[in-house]
Amino acid sequence: MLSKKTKYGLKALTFLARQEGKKPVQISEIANAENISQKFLETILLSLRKTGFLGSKKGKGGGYYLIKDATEVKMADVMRVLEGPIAMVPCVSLNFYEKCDDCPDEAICGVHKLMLQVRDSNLEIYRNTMLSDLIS
Amino acid sequence: MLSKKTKYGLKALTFLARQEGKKPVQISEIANAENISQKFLETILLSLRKTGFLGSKKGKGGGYYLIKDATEVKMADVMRVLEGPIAMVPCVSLNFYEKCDDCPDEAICGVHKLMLQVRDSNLEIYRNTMLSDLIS
DNA sequence: CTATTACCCTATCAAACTAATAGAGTTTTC
DNA sequence: GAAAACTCTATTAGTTTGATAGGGTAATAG
Repeated sequence: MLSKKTKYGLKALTFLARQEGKKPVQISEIANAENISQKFLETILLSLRKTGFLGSKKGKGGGYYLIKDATEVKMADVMRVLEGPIAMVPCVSLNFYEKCDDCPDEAICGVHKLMLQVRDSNLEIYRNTMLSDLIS
Repeated sequence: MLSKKTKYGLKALTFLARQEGKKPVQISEIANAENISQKFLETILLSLRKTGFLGSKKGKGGGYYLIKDATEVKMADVMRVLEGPIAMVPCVSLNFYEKCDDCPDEAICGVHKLMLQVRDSNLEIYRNTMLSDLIS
């Protein structure tokens, strides 16, 4: 299940990607437009800023804006920040690999085998989809 | 993240699929072999029996066994029982569709667009992978 | 320069879910 | 008829999620 955090984060990013210029957009404007709790959105945008996707400007006329062009924002990177590892199981994760403590041999494990396929296909989607692809 | 329930359920199914005949296997044997809490496994096997994947035999020499041949057990069906909907978001679910209460128009929603792709590719995997494919 | 705007941070909290455990009950077979 | 093994209900600790509250800090316009 996709977390609300990820859902809201993606919605905010697409909202910003749809903006004309690079003018900062206020949190409240995004929250209203996308029906998101403003306070919750704050923490999400903050994490997107800290991870280099967004910039922010304080004071009157401030807000958040995309740092890179939407065509250069890979969904794989966004998903890792918002949702965490793309793999459904740590033993098939590229960036967060961890051995299962119960499983004696990954080569034999059926779960491993299946989840490896799932990871590969999802990764391909997330790597080939840019933020710009999400706006109609 | 894959739940332990699903993980254990898949492991139990592959364990049963590896058996020679159709002889019932005791819960305790599966639990020991796969390092699973026996009581927890009980509830999982029970749900797999109720959904038609497993049969059980009581009394001495009893246990669980696969009802169908492993080549006929589609992972899509197994996953739906163990993990729930395959879609990461209800608005792209085939069997559990639900409209997002916040989203005014799915055709415009970027999340919808992305998750549709993910669902399609995952569904293809789960539909084309049989239980027999998971045993090496 | 100062008031306003808007970001930034910490803490808290209820609800839901997960994983595991306990214990008793029931059916079947030898 | 007793043992073996499945079946069921209830409980619980722990974690995560989503949301809220409230104040603090920085920057900008006028």
